[in-house]
Amino acid sequence: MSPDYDKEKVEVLEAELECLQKENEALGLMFETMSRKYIMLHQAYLRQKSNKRQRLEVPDAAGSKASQVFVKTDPRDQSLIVKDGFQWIKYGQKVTKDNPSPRAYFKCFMAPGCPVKKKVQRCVEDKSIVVATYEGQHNHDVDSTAAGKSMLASCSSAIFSGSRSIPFPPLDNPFPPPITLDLTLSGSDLQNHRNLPSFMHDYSTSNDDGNNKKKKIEDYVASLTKDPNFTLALAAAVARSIKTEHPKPSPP
DNA sequence: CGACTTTGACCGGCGC
DNA sequence: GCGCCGGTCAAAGTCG
Repeated sequence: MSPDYDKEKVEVLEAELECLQKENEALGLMFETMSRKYIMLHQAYLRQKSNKRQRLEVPDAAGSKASQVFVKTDPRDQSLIVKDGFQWIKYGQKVTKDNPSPRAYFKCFMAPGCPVKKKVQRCVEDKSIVVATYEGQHNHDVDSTAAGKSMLASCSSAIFSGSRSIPFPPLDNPFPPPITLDLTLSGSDLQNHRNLPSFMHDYSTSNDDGNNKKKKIEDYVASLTKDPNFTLALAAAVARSIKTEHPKPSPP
C-alpha cells in the first residue's frame, strides 16, 4: 500500500461521494417540484370542479397519451426552451385564452418521422415554472451527439448554467428524457450546505492535518460501505455512468 | 447562405 | 350556420 495508491483511492472515493451528494440534492429538487405539481393539479381539479363548462387541460388523464413536465426556470428568461435531451423545432406560438403567456409548439426532429410534439407554456400561478406537454412516443433513442451527451451527463459533470431545470420523464415514453438538473451551486446554495454530511463539513472547514482528514475519510467510507442503500445507489450510479459513456448505437 | 425563429394567416373542431 | 379557439403552416426575419 503506497501513499500514492492511498491518495488515488481517496480521490476516487471523494468523487463518488460528490456524485452521491449531487444525486441527493437532485432528489430533493425532484421532491420539491413534485409538491408544486401536486398543488397545481389540485388547483386545476378544484377549478374544473367549480366550473365544469370551462375547458381545462387535465394532465395525465387516464388513457391520454399526453404527459406533462414541469420545469423550474428563471422567470426573467422569456425563452420557452426546455432542455430534455431531444432536439425540437419550433413551428408555432400562440397566446391562449386561459393563460396570458404565449404557448410554443415544438416537433421532435431528431429522427425523420418522429411523431412527438410538445407544447410549452408558462404556468399561470407561477411564471417561473414552465409546463411542457408531450404528445406521442419517440421512435428513436436519445441522441448520442455531443448535445445529447451533455444532456445525459448527470453525475459526472455539472450541467446547465443558469436556472435549475427538472424535466420529469413522460410516464408513457419508451425513451424517457434523462432527469437533468443544474447542479452548479450559486452563492446562496453554497451557504445552504447544511445538508452536507457532517464529515464533508468537517473536511471542508476544519484545519485538521492530513492524517486526521485521511482518518475521517476512511471512517466515513467504512460506514458508507456498510450501508446497503449506499451500495445500491453506488451501483446504480456506476451503471448509469457506463450507460452514458457508451450510449446504445441507434439502428441504421 | 443556411439554419433557426417569429408571426400572421389559415384550418378544423366544438359549442351555442 | 356562425363565431371562438387551439393547432398548424409557411413566408419573412434574424443570426452566426
